[in-house]
Amino acid sequence: MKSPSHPRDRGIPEATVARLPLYLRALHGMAERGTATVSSEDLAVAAGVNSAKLRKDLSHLGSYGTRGVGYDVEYLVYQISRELGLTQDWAVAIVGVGNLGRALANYGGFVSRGFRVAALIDADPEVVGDDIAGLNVEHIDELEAVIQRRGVSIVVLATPAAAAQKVCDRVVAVGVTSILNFAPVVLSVPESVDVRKVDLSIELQILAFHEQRKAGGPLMAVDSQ
Amino acid sequence: MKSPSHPRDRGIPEATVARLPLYLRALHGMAERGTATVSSEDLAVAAGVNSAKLRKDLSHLGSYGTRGVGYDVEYLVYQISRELGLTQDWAVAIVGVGNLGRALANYGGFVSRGFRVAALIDADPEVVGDDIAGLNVEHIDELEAVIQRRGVSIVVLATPAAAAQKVCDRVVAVGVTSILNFAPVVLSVPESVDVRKVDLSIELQILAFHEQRKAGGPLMAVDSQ
DNA sequence: CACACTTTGTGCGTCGGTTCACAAAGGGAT
DNA sequence: ATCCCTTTGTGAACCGACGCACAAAGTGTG
Repeated sequence: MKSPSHPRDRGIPEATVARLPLYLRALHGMAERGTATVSSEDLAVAAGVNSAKLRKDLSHLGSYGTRGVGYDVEYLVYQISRELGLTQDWAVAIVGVGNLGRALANYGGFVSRGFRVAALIDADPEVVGDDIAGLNVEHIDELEAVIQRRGVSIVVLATPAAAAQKVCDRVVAVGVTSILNFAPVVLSVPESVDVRKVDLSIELQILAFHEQRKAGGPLMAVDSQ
Repeated sequence: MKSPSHPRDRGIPEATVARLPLYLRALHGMAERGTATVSSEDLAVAAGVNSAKLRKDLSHLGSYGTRGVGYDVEYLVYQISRELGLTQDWAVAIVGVGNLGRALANYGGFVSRGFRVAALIDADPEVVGDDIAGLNVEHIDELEAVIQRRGVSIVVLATPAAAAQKVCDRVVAVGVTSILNFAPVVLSVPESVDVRKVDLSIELQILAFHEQRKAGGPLMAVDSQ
């Protein structure tokens, strides 16, 4: 029932999208090392996945490999970059310049891909006006103006939990539809808005769960010593 | 291989484990607000999930609800905490005290659950000896000694990418089996070791992908109508 | 040109997770 | 005690993702 004729189907599985950055990173490393061509097997190892999965993932973007040879590193980097939208440059605003916001502002990993930190915004008058990573911290009152003036399309929320929803509502109101949320709250947004959350304490709790099982699970019933 | 007889089956689905911290956070908020009892519907909304999913998740830990009434908040907090292993206290070491490591050391969210930052470790002599968040930064040479002396069981890697694998190997060698990795590399570890990774730039790339589709998709696509 | 070898792209069985929908179970009122 | 209302716990259908295994497609050699 679907249009099977389309060679480059836009319906890329979410799981695949989440892995493309991984492949991209591995490919960049190979390109730097001068590798011209790579097999799915080698790339899969470098990215830490199964080679069949990798081939299936890449097949979603098109037929960019050569049977008997492998993938052209340079070309694949370009194709994945294009698919992820990294050929354009994305203006990112970081709201909340506490410890985490500061760290993010200085984080090189953002810039290295197509991302540019275009604004730092905070509510604390103590911080507003400071220079961090070569950027002037602006006041939260200017939020809407700054976002529009700088063409910000992705907002990183690094505010305290209590402020996150309010800031979120405001950035959504000015038309931002992509948010990376570090605040430990469930944001409520219209369906058209994408929110990804990173919660450091959740990651630790998941580790703790498995660690506990390893320690007490297999044969040791009770650790009541 | 399975033990189907156990009433409290330890085989909790991974997806469920990942959501338990979410429920726990919501429940803590409710407990603070004095709510004694909560329905799956209300809790689901607070945690941002579907209520059927929530009930199924909770059913994996046992039958802790009362039909017609809901769940006792206090009791559920205890049960989930116990299941996640948060009733004990976990000593965490942060290796790599750059911008990110510093932010993590100061992050309140760790301590608020059962986690305690027990050590900060870095290789840079410029940083070693500094006091950060009330902790003395120790030299990487002391890595093994510190981990064992402080009973560290979870290590957070916030080193540069180039150093991550080497540090990882060393902490695994001293018996650490839970690692939270912020370095943008694929760590190779024995199967018995749990690694969770947080990659900020990957999150942004996923957002960019969807943002690009939103921008270019609906309007630019060939549409007959 | 034919044959051997390599590696991609994918059909298909399988599995884990999500959601629906409902029977079972409890509370409260009369 | 009986009836009605609420809410849990779960059977079962559905859906997406994973990975095996192989045909298809390319390279290279004699």
